[in-house]
Amino acid sequence: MGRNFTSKTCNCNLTVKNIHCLNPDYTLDCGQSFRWEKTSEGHWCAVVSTKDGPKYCELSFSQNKDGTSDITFYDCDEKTFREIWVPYFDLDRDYDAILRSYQKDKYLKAATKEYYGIRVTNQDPWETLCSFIISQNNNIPRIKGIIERLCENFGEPVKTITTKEGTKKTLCSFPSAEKLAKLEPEDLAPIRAGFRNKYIIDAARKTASGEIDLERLKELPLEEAEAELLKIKGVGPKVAQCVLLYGCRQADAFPQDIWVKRILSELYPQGLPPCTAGTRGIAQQYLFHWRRHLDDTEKGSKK
DNA sequence: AGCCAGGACAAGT
DNA sequence: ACTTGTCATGGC
Repeated sequence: MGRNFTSKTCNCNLTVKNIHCLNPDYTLDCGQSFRWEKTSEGHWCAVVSTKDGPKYCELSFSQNKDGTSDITFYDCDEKTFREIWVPYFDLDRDYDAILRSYQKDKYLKAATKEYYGIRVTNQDPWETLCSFIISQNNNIPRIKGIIERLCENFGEPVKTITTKEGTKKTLCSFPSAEKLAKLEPEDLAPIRAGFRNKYIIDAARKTASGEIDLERLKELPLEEAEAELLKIKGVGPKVAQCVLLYGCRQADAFPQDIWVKRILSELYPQGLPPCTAGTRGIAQQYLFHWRRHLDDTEKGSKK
């Protein structure tokens, strides 16, 4: 089957001005998605799984004095922005109002001040499920490597870019559950995911067969949706909550990884404050990023 | 060199 | 119902 690398005629860019509370540098590098990277020009880019299939996205941004951002989407029309990137970046949600309600809590106040502009993205549920299965007992740089090899080995080439390091690289689509469902765990050896290989295959099979309907999880109450995900081998509470938060638009899902557990025991022994009710996942994202970088600055100051 | 990582599972209390 | 050892791999 031939692949069409010659791309379209129209090459128009779309700049959207005065977007509230969206800083791509934070949002695309805060441990919720693993495929965004910077090009040689300093633009963020990725192949994103969308309702219309894999889509290459490239963007750059500038900050205004009032804290809003102007974001340029390259080779993007208004319809694509409205139908794909508005939901992906959750731009219909009033983040300023949510963050305002967090200000009565001193730690959330600090976290949202330092990292204003983090948004929780709405990603493809299958890619999210697979990605967070890979994330277990693993570190972020290696998670990214495994997912990249998964796409290179079993996805389709979409776009060739020049990386930050100046080398060419072809970005590939995320392989479908149907495709992976036909494989055996040993077939995943090239991606070097270790013991997670069998989990990935089980998730692919249960998803492809319809035994688990990921789309339906968007409509279910959190507990029921989690119970569905727990049927998959290698999916426990933490991974399930990540899938619900980042892949199923459940803003109140609350993944507790090692960092969030540290935050809870150190700062919130009684649990998250009431002002986070309904958006605990968003609060979690700020606290996670904040706490994870706390250690970095301490190391830096120790010199 | 050794500890740890956006955990889950199985076996043991 | 809680605790502990194990699981592949490699980043730092």
